[in-house]
Amino acid sequence: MYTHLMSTSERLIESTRELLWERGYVGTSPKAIQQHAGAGQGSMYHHFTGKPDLALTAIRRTAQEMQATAEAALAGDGPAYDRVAAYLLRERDVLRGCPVGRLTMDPDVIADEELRAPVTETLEWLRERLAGIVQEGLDRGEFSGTLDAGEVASAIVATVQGGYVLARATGSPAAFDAGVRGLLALLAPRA
Amino acid sequence: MYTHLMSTSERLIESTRELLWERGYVGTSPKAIQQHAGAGQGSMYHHFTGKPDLALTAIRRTAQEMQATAEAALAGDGPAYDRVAAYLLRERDVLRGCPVGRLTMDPDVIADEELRAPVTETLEWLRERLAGIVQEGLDRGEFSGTLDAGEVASAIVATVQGGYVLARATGSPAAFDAGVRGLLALLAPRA
DNA sequence: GTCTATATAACGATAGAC
DNA sequence: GTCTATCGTTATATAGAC
Repeated sequence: MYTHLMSTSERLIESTRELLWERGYVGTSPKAIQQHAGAGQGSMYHHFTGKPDLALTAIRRTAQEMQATAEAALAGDGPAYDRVAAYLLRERDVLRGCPVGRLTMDPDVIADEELRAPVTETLEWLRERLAGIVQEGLDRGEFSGTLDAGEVASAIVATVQGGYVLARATGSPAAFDAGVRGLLALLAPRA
Repeated sequence: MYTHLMSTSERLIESTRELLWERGYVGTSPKAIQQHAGAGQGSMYHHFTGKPDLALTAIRRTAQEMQATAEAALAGDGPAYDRVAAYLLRERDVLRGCPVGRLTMDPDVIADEELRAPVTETLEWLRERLAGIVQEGLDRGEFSGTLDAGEVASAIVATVQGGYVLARATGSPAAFDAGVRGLLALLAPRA
């Protein structure tokens, strides 16, 4: 699946990231990872102590990447609504779901404190980042009504995570888009 | 796990429902189901052709139950906001997640048209049910601004589904509640 | 670092006795 | 209807040669 421009270790990590995204932790076997990476058993157990170790490395990298992607959309100094909209409307591989959020449905990930930590931290970071932006908007009087920045931020993150669920349920990204448009309409300053 | 007030077949179905909720389709083995139900291999394969057959029965029942639970909260003829709020604020086993929504992250469920159908239908039914209620509210002038009922309904369902993700990520129902309150605040008619 | 061989258990199912 | 036996495959490694 990967060219040999990547080291074996690197190919194992990237393969694990893809398989975790597609099939989750429980559904991803060491054998599948090795085949995807074009590596033998020996290689995998040389570079990593086992499946949990490799998964942890993969999950941490995916969490970092998600944070960076979100930050890229959220950065800037425009109106809060615009920054939130930029985040919500950014291009996504909707039908694949969120590579971090999907791990919350994986019992073995949730049960393992180490595997779960990057998931918790990433979603918490996102929620707080959005809360800060919404609070800025509130301070500037950009929104109507009395809103709690943390609660609105939670609703934003939840809409995205739930949008993936709806999209995968219907087999179409349209459901994700509809949810996002609904939330943005509610968030928009109204007459 | 179950008393013998239930038939073996019934115990197998209920056990499957619980395990699917907790561990998903990929993470639920026939053996685990049999042990949970206090039934032997023979019994399971006598009553069902295999894991997919049993899972289909379990998923259909769970989908029906979810629909009934949602309908109970949505029924009535009060203001649309109140009915939506009743649905959003109803008691939930938040940390367990949604027994239907979680199946969208199960690759084997999504890949199988039969297993996936109840999931699709339930979430679509819910979205449409909510859209009808929101539309009623719009028709009666209960909401401010120009809103699309279907989009708002999508945002509502997404907030719930995503709320479960946030709750499981943080290990606390608080994140779910925050998202719900955020959405309700946005939905509330404002000055 | 990578390979092959080997090991224990679980997975998902079938066969046939009772 | 339920039980035990058996089956071929996969999961998750470990051992040791190269």
